[in-house]
Amino acid sequence: MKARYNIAPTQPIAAVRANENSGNRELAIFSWGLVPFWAKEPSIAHQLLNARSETAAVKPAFRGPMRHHRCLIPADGFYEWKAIGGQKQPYYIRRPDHEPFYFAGLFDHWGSPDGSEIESATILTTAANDFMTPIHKRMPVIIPESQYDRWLDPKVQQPAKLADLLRPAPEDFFIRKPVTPLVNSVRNDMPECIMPTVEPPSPPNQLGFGF
DNA sequence: CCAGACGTTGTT
DNA sequence: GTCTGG
DNA sequence: CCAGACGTTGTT
DNA sequence: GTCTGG
Repeated sequence: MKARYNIAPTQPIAAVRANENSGNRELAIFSWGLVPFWAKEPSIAHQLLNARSETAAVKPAFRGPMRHHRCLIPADGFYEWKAIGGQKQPYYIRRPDHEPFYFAGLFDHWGSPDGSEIESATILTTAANDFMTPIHKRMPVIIPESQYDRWLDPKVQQPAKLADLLRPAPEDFFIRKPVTPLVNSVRNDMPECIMPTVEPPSPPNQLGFGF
């Protein structure tokens, strides 16, 4: 299996879920961007790349999956773009020790009238912690190892029993590195995408030009 | 009742 | 500006 | 998320 | 399928 450096929405992602019969953990491949079972068109996936953890339990697209279709999506890093003026600077965010971690995810199963099927997933987000705030106002929810079982447990269905997991990661969980804008194009899926570049200049802090 | 949406991020 | 595709 | 398209008629 | 808006 080839390593990926730039996974785009609608592309395949690996995940762990509880088998619906045995309850045992199993590997699944989902396309990124949720296609709810009731969707008329799979193109809705583009609007459902992320789910706000604060409201997922009551949103039509996420309510069912939040109760019955939770998963863990492994990664060893992700990108966020920092807006600097009109520009966007991409950052690669990973653990200091390069170890992988798991996003909190939701999945669903969609069947079209013509018989084709899509298994898809979305990533829950929460407020940025102090570490992430300079880059972005939101961040993905990370599930710690001690909580994998609870997050995947199909018997746990009440939102209140999961709310304590939907928190920003600890401040020292991640480090970040500015990276090349190569990552801006989904055509560029290569190791260079995660190679650190020089820190970009700080945005000007002088105000009052009166535009 | 039926029709239409069902979402997030970021920017102004 | 907004939508679609990857 | 960003990049790239954004359209029709007619022909293969 | 379920909720919201009219």
